[in-house]
Amino acid sequence: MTRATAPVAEQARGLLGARLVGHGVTIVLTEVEAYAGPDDPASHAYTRTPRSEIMYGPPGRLYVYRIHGHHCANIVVRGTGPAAAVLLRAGEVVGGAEIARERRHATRSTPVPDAHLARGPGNLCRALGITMDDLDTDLTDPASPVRLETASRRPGRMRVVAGPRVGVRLAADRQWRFHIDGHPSVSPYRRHPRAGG
DNA sequence: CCTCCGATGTGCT
DNA sequence: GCACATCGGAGGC
Repeated sequence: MTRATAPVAEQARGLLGARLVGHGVTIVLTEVEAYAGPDDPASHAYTRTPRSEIMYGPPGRLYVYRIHGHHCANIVVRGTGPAAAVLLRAGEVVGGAEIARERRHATRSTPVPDAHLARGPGNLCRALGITMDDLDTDLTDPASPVRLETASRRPGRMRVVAGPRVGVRLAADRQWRFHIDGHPSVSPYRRHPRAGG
C-alpha cells in the first residue's frame, strides 16, 4: 500500500514497522510475505476461486484463512498484477500485552515469552483475536476492530532482510519474505520438505 | 462424496 | 530435528 501499483514485494516490505491493531492488542509488524496472483504458484490467488476472490478486490481489506486448525491473516494490496496480498507473519506487541498473553495462554501449557506473543502467522492471529469473523474487514476504517495504522516506527534504524517464503512447496526460492534483522519476534525459517523451484 | 494436503504450532527426543 | 494434531478448500470421480 506504499504506492498504488508498486510490485507486491515492495508493498510487503513497506508494511514492516507499521502498526496493526486487533481487538485491543497493538503490534508493530516485523515479518511479512508477499503473495501475488496467477503468476505466483504459492498464492491462494494462483487459482481464482470464491475463497481467493477477495484478493482480486480493492486493497486495504483483511483476508483470513485457516490452515491446520490455525488462522492466518493477509492485507489485500494493489500490486502490478490482478491480485496481491501480504501475509502477516510476526509482530512485536506494543499495546494490550495482557490481553495477548491471555489469548496465547489459553491454548498452551507452557508460558510464552513476550517477544513470542505474535511470532508466526497463527500465533499473530491468536494474539490479535483474529478469526474468520474478521474476514473482509476494512483496515482503513478507524472504527474497525482490526485496523492498520500506516505510521512507520524508526524508519532509518530498521535493517530489512529478504529471503524465501516459509513452508511453501511451490516457488520456494522466490525472495518474497521480509523481516526486521535480528528482531526477537521473527519466526524461524523452515523450508518445505518437498520444496520445488 | 471422498481424498489429499497445506502460507502451522507444539511438544518431545 | 521429528512426529502429529487438525480441518476446510480444492479437485477428482
